[in-house]
Amino acid sequence: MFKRPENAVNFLKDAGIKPSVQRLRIYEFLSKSIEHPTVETIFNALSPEIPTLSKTTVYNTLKLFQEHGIIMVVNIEDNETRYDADTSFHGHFKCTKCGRVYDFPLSLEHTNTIGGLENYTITESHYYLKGICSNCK
Amino acid sequence: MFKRPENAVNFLKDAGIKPSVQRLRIYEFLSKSIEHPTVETIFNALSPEIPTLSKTTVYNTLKLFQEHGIIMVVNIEDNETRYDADTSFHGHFKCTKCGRVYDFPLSLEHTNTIGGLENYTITESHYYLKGICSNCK
DNA sequence: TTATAAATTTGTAATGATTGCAAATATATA
DNA sequence: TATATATTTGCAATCATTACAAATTTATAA
Ligand SMILES: [Mn+2]
Ligand SMILES: [Mn+2]
Ligand SMILES: [Zn+2]
Ligand SMILES: [Zn+2]
Repeated sequence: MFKRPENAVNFLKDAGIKPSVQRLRIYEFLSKSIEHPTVETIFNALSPEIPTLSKTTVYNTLKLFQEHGIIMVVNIEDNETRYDADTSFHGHFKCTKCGRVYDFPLSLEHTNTIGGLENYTITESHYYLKGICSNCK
Repeated sequence: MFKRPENAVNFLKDAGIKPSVQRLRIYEFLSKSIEHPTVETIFNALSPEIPTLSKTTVYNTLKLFQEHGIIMVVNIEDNETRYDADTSFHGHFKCTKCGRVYDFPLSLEHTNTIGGLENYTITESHYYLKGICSNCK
């Protein structure tokens, strides 16, 4: 279960990121969200409070966050890139009816029981399912 | 381990797809390939033998194959959609150095041991890793 | 404080993959 | 053979993402 940093300013500083207003709001929004938002969603959500916000800034900031390892990309559909402040190992379920993306827990054993990858260095591990969520049936 | 259909013409027919020259060549190329090619790769590979081939046809054909369930999409990077004639449950490893995508076996237990998804209907299951392959170190 | 340099944000143009669409071609049916 | 149907093709349109240079903000030095 993801524990959102209580102090986002310090969290960004500790990650080596200067906490500008834009960066702070984007990180806060993402860490509070459970919906794995897209750039579009983030931009639309923050535009009212930061009227000068540029979509380019959202792109730049998310890339910066990635490079510093404090967020991860969730690639399920090829046409929608989603973002997640929870970088711990967990799975995603995308409902093909309502489009929502849910989290679910995964044990690390999953990765360990894999054969055929001797001499391969694993740096990332992604697991996702598709189907119909309980709300949609 | 994926077993390529010995007779692609009959395989397409059995799937309810009329085996035109373009469809046949595209399916054959994909089923022979181990590299999980992109549209671009498929188009470039087949252009010499089918000089009139259109990239739109490659897109249309791959979508048709998907709809008939004989191929699957492999989404690892958000900017490169890859295709796979092996629709059985297996994992993918993408080397971030050479860009190659490898297959590896996965037992179905993986999916079964997942908690937190009661009342969810699962229709697709995807698992992929990133890292450095043995060739690249 | 004021001037200057560095970092960040912004708007717009460019890129590139994918899709829409209507014309051209090929195949099936009468 | 003539006609209808299916398939392919080329090109324009779309849409997410990136490149880039100007504008703005923040940090540093005089
Ligand atoms: Mn998540
Ligand atoms: Mn594969
Ligand atoms: Zn749903
Ligand atoms: Zn490699």
